[in-house]
Amino acid sequence: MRKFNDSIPLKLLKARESTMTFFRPILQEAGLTEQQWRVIRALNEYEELESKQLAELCCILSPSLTGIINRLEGQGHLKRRKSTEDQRRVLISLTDQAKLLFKELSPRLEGRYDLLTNQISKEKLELLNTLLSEIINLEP
Amino acid sequence: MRKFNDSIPLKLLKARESTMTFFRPILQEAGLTEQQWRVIRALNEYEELESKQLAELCCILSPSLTGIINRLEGQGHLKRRKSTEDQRRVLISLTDQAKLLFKELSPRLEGRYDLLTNQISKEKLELLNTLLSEIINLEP
DNA sequence: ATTATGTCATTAATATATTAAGTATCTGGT
DNA sequence: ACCAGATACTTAATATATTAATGACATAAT
Repeated sequence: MRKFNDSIPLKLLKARESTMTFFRPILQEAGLTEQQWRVIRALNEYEELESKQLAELCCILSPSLTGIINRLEGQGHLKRRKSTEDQRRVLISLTDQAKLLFKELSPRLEGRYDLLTNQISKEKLELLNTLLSEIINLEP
Repeated sequence: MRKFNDSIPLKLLKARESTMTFFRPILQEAGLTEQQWRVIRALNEYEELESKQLAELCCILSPSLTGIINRLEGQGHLKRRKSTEDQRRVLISLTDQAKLLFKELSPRLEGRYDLLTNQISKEKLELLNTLLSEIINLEP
């Protein structure tokens, strides 16, 4: 029978953990969790997003995101406003403070990403990227 | 600059989430969390393990594992005993009840695994497996 | 034997994950 | 205008993740 360590979900978990060791120290030094950084990173690219879109992009479920947004808002990193057309929707964007933080951290993290890329080779990483995209599109 | 969605750690997370949709319903029906199943699955293969070994195999940090073990023990799925040589170590093994549960769930989960394998193809999955192994061995 | 140091498991504190339930708002059909 | 159903977000309850600190035991060197 298939062995414990041959499980793809487990290997995806371990691989992710392995890659995060490249970035975790920088985020930790900045006082940010992985999830908080994903949110900041997404908002930096999309300017303003609804909570639901943010959840989808960051792969964070809505209930978790509510807390993350609360804490980031409390730290002055982002601001909420209600959509004028649809009062149910919450629109979220970065403060200037968070944009500045992003500019500071981003190059250092990109440096680590380059290190990661070089250690496994650009070709293999692109191949991995392609395979992961296919996995992501699967449905039972 | 590299886009948000091109992040390998994020794609590994999304890919794992995608694969878990194949198995989650079965585990949920059985009243087990993903982590609890990882622990049961590892113990089924290795008979008896120290807490530390279990943590390493299942990719679960010790403090989390303590709680998981407590709950599984409370449900009668596993038993603890202290090592006689080294009183610090805790040895953990499955109860007969858990072994039975494993026998019931295992074939159904393997069926889902086959479905997953066929959807992406055996070749691609093996290639992915190889790439993930390389990632797992990386260190900054 | 004693001390210093290290290791293993657990506890503590906070953040996030997960499922279910709740609230407010919107939308379509009547 | 009204109402049933859908949607967006939040709250609640429990489980797990993460880092730091603790307590019990082990080991090596003095």
